[in-house]
Amino acid sequence: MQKNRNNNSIIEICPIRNIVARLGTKWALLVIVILSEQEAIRFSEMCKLIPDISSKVLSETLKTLEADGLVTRKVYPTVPPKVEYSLTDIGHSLVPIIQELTEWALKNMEAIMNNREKFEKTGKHEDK
Amino acid sequence: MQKNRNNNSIIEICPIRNIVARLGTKWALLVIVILSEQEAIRFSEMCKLIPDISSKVLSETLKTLEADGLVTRKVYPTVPPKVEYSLTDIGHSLVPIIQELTEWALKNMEAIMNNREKFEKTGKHEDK
DNA sequence: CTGCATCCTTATGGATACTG
DNA sequence: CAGTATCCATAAGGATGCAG
Repeated sequence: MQKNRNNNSIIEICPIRNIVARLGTKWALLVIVILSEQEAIRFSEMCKLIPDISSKVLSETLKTLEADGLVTRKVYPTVPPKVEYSLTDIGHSLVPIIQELTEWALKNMEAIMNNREKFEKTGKHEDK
Repeated sequence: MQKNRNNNSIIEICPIRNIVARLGTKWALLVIVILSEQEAIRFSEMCKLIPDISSKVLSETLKTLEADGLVTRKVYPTVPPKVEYSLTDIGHSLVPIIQELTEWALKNMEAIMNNREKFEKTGKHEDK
């Protein structure tokens, strides 16, 4: 955290940074995309769809998205418990932008990868 | 980094994640936006425009963007040295998407902030 | 089934000082 | 001027176990 520069910092008043900081976490966008593809999905289903994620990290991701109001969490007080997640309207409104970003990524990925390789080869970037 | 799961992981084959991982760093998008607003800009100018960033982090950010081919670095072999940074075509092509993301953020920021506050207060999700 | 409690490793960012 | 070199603090992510 910054110390006592709570108003002048360009980054603090920058809304985009605030948003991207959340969406830039490792799994957030993927979770949103998965949620956008179905009405609702259970926690365990999501775990299966993303094999590499631990339940701890998944629940953290979902909780953050829920806190931001992008995701809804619905609990069915059954035994065993059943919890369904779905996108809110705000969450849905983000999907097209993610799609554009995905298209951009797909379109430019090859060039980017080539560039990275070339860049690293020239020794400009350190490798340890 | 992952260990030896270089093919099965959904996240590894996900191009979007790869991209967002870079753009999601603290200053990357801001740097791109600043670069998009001028033809070229010197390192020291950039430092002044982002008072909170250290030169180390700025140069790291720029180096990563350069490695990806989003930013060009042009060195003038003068004394003292002069280095100018500017966006490449690929870099420019990303700007509209960033703008959309910014608009989305501005539009939904209030709702998001309200939700966060409410969420933190209740400790859990809100009551309807 | 859901997901928190722990503990741990690593990546990111920052402060400061110092060169070509 | 344009960075690097260190050293350090913190946060993100992951592994495992257990509880409601």
